[in-house]
Amino acid sequence: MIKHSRQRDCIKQFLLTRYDHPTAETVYENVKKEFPNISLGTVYRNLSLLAELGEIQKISTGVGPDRFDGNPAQHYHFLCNQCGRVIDLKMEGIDHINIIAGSQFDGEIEGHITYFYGKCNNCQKK
Amino acid sequence: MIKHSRQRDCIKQFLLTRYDHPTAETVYENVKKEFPNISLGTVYRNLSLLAELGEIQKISTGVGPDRFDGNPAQHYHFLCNQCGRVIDLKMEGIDHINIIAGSQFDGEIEGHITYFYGKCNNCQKK
DNA sequence: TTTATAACAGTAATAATTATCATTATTATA
DNA sequence: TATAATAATGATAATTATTACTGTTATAAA
Repeated sequence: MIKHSRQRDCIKQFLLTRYDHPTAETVYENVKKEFPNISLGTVYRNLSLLAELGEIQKISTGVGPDRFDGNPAQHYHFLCNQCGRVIDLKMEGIDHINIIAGSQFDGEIEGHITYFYGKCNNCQKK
Repeated sequence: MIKHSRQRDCIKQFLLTRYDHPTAETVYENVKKEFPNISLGTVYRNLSLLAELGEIQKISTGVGPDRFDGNPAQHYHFLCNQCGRVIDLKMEGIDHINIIAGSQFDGEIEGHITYFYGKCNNCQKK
């Protein structure tokens, strides 16, 4: 049975104000403003729980620590190789790739994880 | 300037015999048979170097440690949510998703990382 | 209210990986 | 072929990111 927690509310609320996909550490720094005694473990625990519940998304790029997205709806991300920024992409769905992948595969394909990489607008200018 | 090393040869050679995408730890255990004194750091260093040189691939799924693939050619992987196995997929390329992603994006999309997940043949049976 | 327990803060432990450094192996050069 | 320069090594320490433990507190049910 899952009990309500003010810390968890605050973590989720914070994520809804951010579009830069903060790390657990960043969430911790910010939630501290409202809960000065909150511990990093609590942040990790709640981020994992919220992700499990499907209320937020965990993004593991393999570069640096995991990042979190307050928007639980399926969408894609772009990772800038230069500045490391993670940016939401506005694009049509590509679930058809599951069919392509499944056509010569014996198991069951339930979904895919995809992120795009390259140089973001900002880094391109420089 | 890059110097030849027998340890690096052995690591690369080992990866060419395996199709299960071993972890650095597994590479270490096996290369030890030929180089009993090799250290885990040497394995990590060479795996990173080989991946940079494009001779092997590093696979970061976000679940457990990184895995390595002796086949440097672009192809896709399936991750079984049940047993954790990483399996090579035989499928046509899907580079067209880069175009889809780029159509409403300002930066430059150089590529994508994609892996599929679900249940493998073996786990489905059980 | 009282009670049961999920969640907490604080802290220790773990897992995976990277860095440091004195020694050794490799390669270029005399 | 001997010597010199330095990349790579083995051993180990350090770091990063995350999870686990534990006694206390907050939440919600009885």
